Amino acid sequence: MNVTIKDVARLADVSVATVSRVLNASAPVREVTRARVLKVARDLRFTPNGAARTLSSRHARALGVILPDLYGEFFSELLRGIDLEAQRTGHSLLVSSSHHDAHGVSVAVRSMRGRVDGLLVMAPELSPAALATAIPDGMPVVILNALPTPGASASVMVDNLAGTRAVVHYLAKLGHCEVAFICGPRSNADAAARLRGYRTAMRSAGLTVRPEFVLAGDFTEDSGWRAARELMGRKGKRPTALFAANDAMAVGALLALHESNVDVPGEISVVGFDDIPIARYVTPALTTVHVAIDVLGGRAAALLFRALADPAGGVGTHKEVVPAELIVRHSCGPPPSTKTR
Amino acid sequence: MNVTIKDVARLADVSVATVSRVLNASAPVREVTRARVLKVARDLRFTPNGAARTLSSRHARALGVILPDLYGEFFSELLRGIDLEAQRTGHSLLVSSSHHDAHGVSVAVRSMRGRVDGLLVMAPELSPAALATAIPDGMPVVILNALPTPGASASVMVDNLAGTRAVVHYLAKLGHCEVAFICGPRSNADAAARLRGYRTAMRSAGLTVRPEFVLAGDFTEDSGWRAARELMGRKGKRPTALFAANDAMAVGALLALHESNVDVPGEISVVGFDDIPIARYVTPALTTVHVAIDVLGGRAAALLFRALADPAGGVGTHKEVVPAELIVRHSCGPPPSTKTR
DNA sequence: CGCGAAAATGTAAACGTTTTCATGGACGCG
DNA sequence: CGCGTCCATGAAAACGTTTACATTTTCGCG
Repeated sequence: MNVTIKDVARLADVSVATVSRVLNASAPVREVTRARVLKVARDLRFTPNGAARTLSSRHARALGVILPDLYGEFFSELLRGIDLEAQRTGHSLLVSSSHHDAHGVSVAVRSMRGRVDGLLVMAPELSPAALATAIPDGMPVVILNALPTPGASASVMVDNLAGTRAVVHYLAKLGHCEVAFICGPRSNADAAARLRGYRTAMRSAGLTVRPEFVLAGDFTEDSGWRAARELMGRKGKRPTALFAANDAMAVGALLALHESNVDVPGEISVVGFDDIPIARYVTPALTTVHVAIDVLGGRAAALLFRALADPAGGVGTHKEVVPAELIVRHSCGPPPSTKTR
Repeated sequence: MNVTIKDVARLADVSVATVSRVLNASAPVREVTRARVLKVARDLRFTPNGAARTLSSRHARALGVILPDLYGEFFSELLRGIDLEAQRTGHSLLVSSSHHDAHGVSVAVRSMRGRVDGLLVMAPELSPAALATAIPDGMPVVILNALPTPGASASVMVDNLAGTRAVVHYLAKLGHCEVAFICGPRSNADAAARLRGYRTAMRSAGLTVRPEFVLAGDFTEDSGWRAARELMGRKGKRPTALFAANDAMAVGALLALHESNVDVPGEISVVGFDDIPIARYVTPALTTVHVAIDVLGGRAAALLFRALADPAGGVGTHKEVVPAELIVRHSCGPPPSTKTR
């Protein structure tokens, strides 16, 4: 059996209460006693049992993080941002991923009850209603990148509209009229918002959205590659610019274009979304929309801490939007002039 | 207050023991009782308290993961592999990162006591001795990518030697004599092994390693960029190939070379190590050493489960090596012939 | 119909902390 | 010197489960 607080108490010749007080500095203890307890604890290499502590004190100093996936730089950045913020206040992270459906999320959430103080949930494929049924009653929850959800204490999302608008207007200003778009997964909230933003911005820029220029994708490099590949294989008219709903797909598209000997940005301009670390290292460096993904995670964690500190504070869910800003690199240029062909 | 097992017991008119048995299927219960309990539990939206469960049953169904960092695709892949394996057996992950020194690791480990069943520790910058003092007595621990550590039940590491050897021999076969190397962080075990592997392989290929061709780096894209930049800025002799100790640095170097208008692989060949997902999407696609990082994580988790199932089984730490295999893409070619200059 | 075994259920003791409440002692003050 | 306060400490009750053990019920069989 492992060494417990009782062992420390016995050897230091005090009660367990005193040991607890010394270890948590929760009440004054005579200096001489304190020193004695500390010495015994160190000698015994005593480490308090987290479960017991949580059970008794009713807080876990841990945050639950529920993610749909863990693949790619987006999630690693997000997690990093959350972790950074959590660590500042001495919290750990209980991570659970690959939850795409309501049931999976529900199971994950249930497994965390009693182990975490609050929840950070990213479930872009779930409807607010479905999400609402999955989250437990008493626990503070912050929703990431999804529509405001009943029952959640806060939500934080990326300003997808502003980001897409910036991209389309930038392309329009360069002279592009035919801007193709690679969508994210159907049913993903971010993907939907970006598609909507694209359409709206196109219209407001006086450009027409051709249905054949709206391509399917699923946020993976491979789907971006396939979309670009298909576009290049077509007979008819080609777009002069290609806007991918995230960077991973833009990177895939870049590869496909390179393989097809299509010059970027000479023949076609490419834009992504997210600004993952690798974006600046592809050739040509990817023009994209910068989203501080780590900040997004950090803000979400901070909001959760606020909800934790002030239980039942601020009825109605607080909503926060993190900005999305165009970063111009080298993957865009003016459209090839028709004359010179 | 949240609903507890007692509430369920009272409403279903049974003892808490029966409720527990129904919920865990730990003992036979009459079907009619079972149904009644289940119904009440569902109606009340009862979720067992994890801390209490852990405390009482002495297992947490969770694994602790200690990482030095969370930046970049390496860690996200590793975590993904671990998570996948953990999920298969219904375990959660308690993640804690940014622990570079012994003290940090020690604190992280302590905070996990009583919350996890075992530990997965990656601390490539710590000496085995330092690591040994940080890990707790009774708990199974698997060490990732570090020298075998006393006290650990197992360790799994990448076959850095085989990987580096394959690269150097491949380059030698292409005709390269002047192969530069970008190191990883001093004090990182993987980095050290790769540097050693490079030196050994060079010698065994009959090539000489020039001190001025061994460049400092720290595994970040930026350090790779700087190293390549510096190399190109120099007066004297230039290497015909550049071997980076990881992909992130290789990617950075690629960018620097591109910016300096140095043709890859025409003028210089570039090789990386790790085969992170992005490696195939840079231009030119990066020739590198494939390490199934997710598999590495998965194997580590599997070893931990084995140690968990069979406590004190197999004295002496089990050691496993995951293979590293050369992947030829497009960033290498024969050295530029001196004549044509 | 009664007996005994087996199956179902209940009781209560862990599990290792924190925390409330009680207690004893030191000390300042009149 | 006596009284009240405050400080340090201890005893014991939570916290919400699981589980060992005890008890009751069921049921087959003679």
